[in-house]
Amino acid sequence: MLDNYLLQELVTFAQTGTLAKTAATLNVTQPTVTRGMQKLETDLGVQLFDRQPNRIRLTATGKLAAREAAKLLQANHDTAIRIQNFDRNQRVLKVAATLPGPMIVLQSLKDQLPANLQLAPVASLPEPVESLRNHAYTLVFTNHPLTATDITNQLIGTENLAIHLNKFMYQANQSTVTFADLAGLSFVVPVDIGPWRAIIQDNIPDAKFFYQKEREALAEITKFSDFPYFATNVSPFDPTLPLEATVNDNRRLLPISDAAAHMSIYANYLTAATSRVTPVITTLRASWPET
Amino acid sequence: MLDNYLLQELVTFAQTGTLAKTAATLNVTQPTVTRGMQKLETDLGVQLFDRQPNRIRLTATGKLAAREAAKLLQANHDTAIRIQNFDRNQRVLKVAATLPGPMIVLQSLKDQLPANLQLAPVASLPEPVESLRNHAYTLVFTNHPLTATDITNQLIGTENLAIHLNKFMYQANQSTVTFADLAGLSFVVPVDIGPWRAIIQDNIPDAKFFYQKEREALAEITKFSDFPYFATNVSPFDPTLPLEATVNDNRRLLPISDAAAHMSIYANYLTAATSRVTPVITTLRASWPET
DNA sequence: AACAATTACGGAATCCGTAAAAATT
DNA sequence: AATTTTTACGGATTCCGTAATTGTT
Repeated sequence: MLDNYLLQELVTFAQTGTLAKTAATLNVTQPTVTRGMQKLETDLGVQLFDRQPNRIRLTATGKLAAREAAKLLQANHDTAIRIQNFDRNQRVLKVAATLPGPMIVLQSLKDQLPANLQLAPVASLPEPVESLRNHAYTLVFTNHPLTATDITNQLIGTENLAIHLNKFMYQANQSTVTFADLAGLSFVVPVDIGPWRAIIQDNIPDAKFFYQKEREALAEITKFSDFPYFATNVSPFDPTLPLEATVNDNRRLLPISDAAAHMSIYANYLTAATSRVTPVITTLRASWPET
Repeated sequence: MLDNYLLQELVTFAQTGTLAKTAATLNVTQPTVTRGMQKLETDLGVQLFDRQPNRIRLTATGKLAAREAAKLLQANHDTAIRIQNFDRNQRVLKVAATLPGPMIVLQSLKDQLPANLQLAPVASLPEPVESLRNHAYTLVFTNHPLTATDITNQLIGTENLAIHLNKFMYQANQSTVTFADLAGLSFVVPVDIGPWRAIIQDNIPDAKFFYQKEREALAEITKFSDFPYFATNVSPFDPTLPLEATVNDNRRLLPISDAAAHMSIYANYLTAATSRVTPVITTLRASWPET
């Protein structure tokens, strides 16, 4: 077995180039590193270094060993994190999504859901499959089902894009609009909207988008300007109110009719976690606003 | 970092179920295992065991941890082997194949090839891609190119199947035969012929095959019987002799005309090893018998 | 002279085995 | 009574740091 602390020294040596710098980086003394690399060579039964009185370099085998060692250390670290995540998720059920819609609905249903539910604040999850396998999250919502043999998907419902337009704009004079109708306009948009970002950028010709990180600042901007802004059937969402009640300014809310403005929302989870996520999915589907 | 010897104890415990058997399996004493598992728990900051005075069991987290630990240990071991293989293959160039043909040709060219060349005796290599990545072999011959981004393929030539038939059989009365002509016959065949085995089994109707492990015993059987037996343009192969010179019995050698009786032979190697394998491939192609 | 690697020696930390205790089947 | 786990204590191994040596730039 290759000891981890020796692998760590080898990886650091490959980065720094000298035993002295390796020792300084790892907060040990040079003799420790000298002995360590000698031991690693005897453990492997392989020459990892070309030695000259004042210089030491990796052989071809040594360079390979350093790359492989880095992988092993990474795997070891990832495993520790994975075990700790799994243990935590035995007690709390962490939920994330690649787009904000499902999280907003869940937030509004908080009191109907298990108390150990934890909603991730981030909307755009970079590696949804890995975050399930690492047990970083137990339940992940996406707009496309995650395809893997160890993952189960369930369709939750659809999210439909709409636009708040100043009621005196000529485009507002209809019951629905298309992306083409919005050509050339400028919009204020939250940054973390996941795949919606690409959709509006790719489908609205010659548009300008002002991305705003703070949701409150965005509300301010829309309140004191005439910029159009987007909404969906779930955002903002309060199941006790009709959708129009959220329109409190001099804008009209118009659904967007293009096919690209409608998204299917899927729940994804490790098949092994089925029994734990089912109640959450059931209540979410029961309250999903199909408008 | 998770120490390997603790992971080993955890894996063994998951297999044996008690600390006592774990200790016996690993040739240590029980207190060692007790302390080890306690240390692993504190290192991870996670409860791996449910403890009762006389019984100790894995928690759900513990079971996961044991599975993950087994993977880490396997990866560690594989890495050590890989490094040792790489180091060895800096000096010798090991060659293997999934079928015997190319190895036979290489054997006959031995004196024209680098002295550090080592030919594997086995004809059917179970995991050719992995054996390249593990540096178990530097050069692998197959009848289909191995497709991977880190692997390069080169077409060497074709291997064509033929059959030695008793000259008084009615099928021998033609210049070539088809698989259908051989229907119902019985054949003596070496066991390690790789993909040829499936080809003759799938293409010759109602045939019987007697598989023989020892090549010498097979030669004896064919010598003192009238069983038909297979050959190819490379097997047996001596570049200084015409193919007919190998026919020393009362049989005729007939090529098989079916498309399935012709195989393309490919050389596969890690792209990083190109310069090392090129001379071997060059000489092999130069002497490949295109009959 | 300064730097890099190695060796020698003593101390510190860790790990292990023996012995004993506690509790269950 | 036999097993299993845990704790306590002492020994042994391993690992590390300081100091000194060698050789190069």
